[in-house]
Amino acid sequence: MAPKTDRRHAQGEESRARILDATIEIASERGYEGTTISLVRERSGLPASSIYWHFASKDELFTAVIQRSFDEWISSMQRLQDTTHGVAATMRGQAEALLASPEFLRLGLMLSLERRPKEAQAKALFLQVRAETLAAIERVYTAALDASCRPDPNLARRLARLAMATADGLFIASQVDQTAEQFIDTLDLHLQMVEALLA
Amino acid sequence: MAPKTDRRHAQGEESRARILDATIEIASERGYEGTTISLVRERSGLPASSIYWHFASKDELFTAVIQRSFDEWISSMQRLQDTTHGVAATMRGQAEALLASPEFLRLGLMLSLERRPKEAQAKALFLQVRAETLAAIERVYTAALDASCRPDPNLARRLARLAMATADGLFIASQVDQTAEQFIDTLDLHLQMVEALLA
DNA sequence: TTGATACTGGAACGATCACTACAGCGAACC
DNA sequence: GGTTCGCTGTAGTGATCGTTCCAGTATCAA
Repeated sequence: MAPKTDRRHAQGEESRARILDATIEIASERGYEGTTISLVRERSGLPASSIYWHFASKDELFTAVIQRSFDEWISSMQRLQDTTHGVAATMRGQAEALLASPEFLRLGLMLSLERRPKEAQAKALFLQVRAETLAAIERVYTAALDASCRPDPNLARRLARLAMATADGLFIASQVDQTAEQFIDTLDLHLQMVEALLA
Repeated sequence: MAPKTDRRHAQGEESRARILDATIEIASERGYEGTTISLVRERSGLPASSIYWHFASKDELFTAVIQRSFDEWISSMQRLQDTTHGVAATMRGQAEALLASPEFLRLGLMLSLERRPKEAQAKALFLQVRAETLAAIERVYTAALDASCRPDPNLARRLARLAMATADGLFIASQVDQTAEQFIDTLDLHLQMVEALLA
């Protein structure tokens, strides 16, 4: 770690952050190909040479963007898991966090839908955070099913898949309609149905 | 309508179809910006001038692609609605149709997630087919709720939103994992929960 | 046969793409 | 005070983008 008293390093870190901020904003609006270095240069206010000083290529820039969001997401998920609320409250909390800064999931879903041979790193990184999220949801349901009866050994996994798919779909709808309200309302309907199933 | 005996027109129609086929294939893999005229030229085997003879611009080409898939989707939806099966069977049939030719939803969801000011026509067309689909699902649920009790006047709409979001999310998961199996299996879990709610 | 119509082929157009070479600058170290 | 280091600013590179131009070819009506 560079010393924080060094103004050169501090300046560099701030520039790096500004480039990443600009990139994820543009990328969540326009996708991989639609994100040009020229646009990043405009929005970050830094010249192309600075972008290429911090990141070797456009691919590496995208990977760094996903990596940063990845770290933030993981820590926010751990924060929510530490405080043991109910299943529904946890899900609702995650949903609100998603809507508060939607750029990550937005970009991630776009990368997921694309099938281009390139940008394998960034996409793989996003798919990893998805896999970990799915496992975490499954653990929550496994614990909840232990408390009640447990008829189907695969039920927790199936419920986790359903929950993630529902969240993804509702997220897309919320981004299209620009309303967070229906996301929460419809998610509640899903959670209500899950509770009915568990009982 | 041009006479079908005219070989010139027949040739033109076939070229047009080949261009549209190539475009939706590439677009569902790479998105709007990732779809280049050069790629369409390669995959369709027709020169750029032919593409521009049939379509005035790239935007118009995309609009035509969505329009054609739109028409196919609408007719397939009407076909499924004419034969009055149960709700679950209808949903399952739609899901299988979706997986059989996933390019349309794939491209549509990508356009939905993008927020670029351009390509407004193509995106608007896709959002229209989504709105009509949502309305159709709502009608199905309204009819089903009439048969049983009806506690909440908005329940049919909420159920329709949940169903479409679930289908979207499961579709994305199926495209990522390359498995149609889990799509159907998890959709069944959703349908089972809906049936439990209605009873 | 003639002339119009419906395309196709190839060679460009200017603009923009990702990316780079390199000089210049202020701060930090000796 | 001179040198090094971290980063910025300018001005490009060749490649590829969407698009156009126009001559050429095949098929039609007359």
